[in-house]
Amino acid sequence: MARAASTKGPTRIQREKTEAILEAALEVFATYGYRGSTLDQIAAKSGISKPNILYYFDGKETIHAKLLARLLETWLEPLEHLSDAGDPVDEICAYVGRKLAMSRDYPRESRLFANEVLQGAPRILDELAGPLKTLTDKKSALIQSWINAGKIKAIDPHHLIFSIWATTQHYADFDVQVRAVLSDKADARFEQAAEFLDTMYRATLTP
Amino acid sequence: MARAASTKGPTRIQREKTEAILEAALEVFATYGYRGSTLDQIAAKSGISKPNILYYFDGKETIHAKLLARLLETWLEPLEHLSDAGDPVDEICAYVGRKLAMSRDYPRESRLFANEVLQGAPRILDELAGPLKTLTDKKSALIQSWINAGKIKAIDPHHLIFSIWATTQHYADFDVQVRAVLSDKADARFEQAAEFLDTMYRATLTP
DNA sequence: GTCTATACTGTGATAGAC
DNA sequence: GTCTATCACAGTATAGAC
Repeated sequence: MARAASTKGPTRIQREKTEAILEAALEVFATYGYRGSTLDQIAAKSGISKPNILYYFDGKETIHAKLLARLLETWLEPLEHLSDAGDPVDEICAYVGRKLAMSRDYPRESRLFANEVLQGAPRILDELAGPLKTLTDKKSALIQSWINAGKIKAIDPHHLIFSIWATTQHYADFDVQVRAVLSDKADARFEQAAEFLDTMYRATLTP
Repeated sequence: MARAASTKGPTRIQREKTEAILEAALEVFATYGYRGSTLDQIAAKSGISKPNILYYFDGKETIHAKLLARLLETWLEPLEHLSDAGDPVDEICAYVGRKLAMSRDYPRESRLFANEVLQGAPRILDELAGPLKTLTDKKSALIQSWINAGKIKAIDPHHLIFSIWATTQHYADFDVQVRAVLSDKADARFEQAAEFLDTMYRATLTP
């Protein structure tokens, strides 16, 4: 691994190059998936030569793993913030808003994740069956408690969460299709989506 | 192209081999995307040698194009059936049901489409901006007329359609994740989804 | 019509000069 | 630490025997 001989850790140049490689790799992996991506593409996009990339990372697999690890750190955060502090309907709608904002601000991360899951999640299946399932079960229990208290309508909590993931990530993963269909009105797609989703989930949840 | 010298069209063997190739290719392309797939994988899965595959198809690109063409034929059918014959809410919920059934019965086709759009739809962008946009606009107008007549609640028709695509295709495209999260209850996922989606869209649409 | 053998290109990775 | 040159292999595709 790249590491200065001193005890001071990576130099500024090292950090910058590592960042440039990961930035370019995110773009490429998000577009072509793991197998469809090449080091040549990452080299071209980052402006760093192929051998130099392999000086900073052990190989293609390592770069991809690093990106996935980073992604998973932040991916579950919006759901973790779902709490019983405020009004249940508002809480869930706020979660929808946070998730939609992530699709708007981090579309490449969303597509990287989509590619991975679409291909059978070979590298993150443990994360899905472990941490993701645990968190989802916990939040489903919270939603169920709201149902039992009569604060929201009776729906299946797990499938409610699936539908939120699906509708919000759709605007990142299928962006090309959304823009093709909306054409001249495409610029306002996230504002329109925010309003539509808020309406739909309020109608679905308000008792 | 493979074609018998006679005027009788493809022989039985030719049809069978062509079908076997397309069947295997669908599996492979749906899993790895276009660039991530190889003729070796298709050859291994179909039991037909690589040169023999290239006797029946001009190349990798041609096989993929054939699969996409087939897909697009049937993909829009459920939406085309949306008509103003019955009760608007029932009509839309029936459409949701048809779309969910397609995710259950043709998950590979759904993933093939998802891979293509995720990668920027380089080979079907014209289809999206043309026929798909035309159909979507037409059905959005129908939905808008229901809104104007006070038969359903006022929501954005285009984004309603997006949400239906997202929620239903999610059960094909993110199947691994859905099963990982539901674990022991995963077998009933489509029945649960059908009920949840019916509840959600009735709540969203019923005035 | 189908197979074996092979040409040619792209890809991940390494060696060694600087 | 970074580059040029290059390797070994896998990928698509073709030629030609049968």
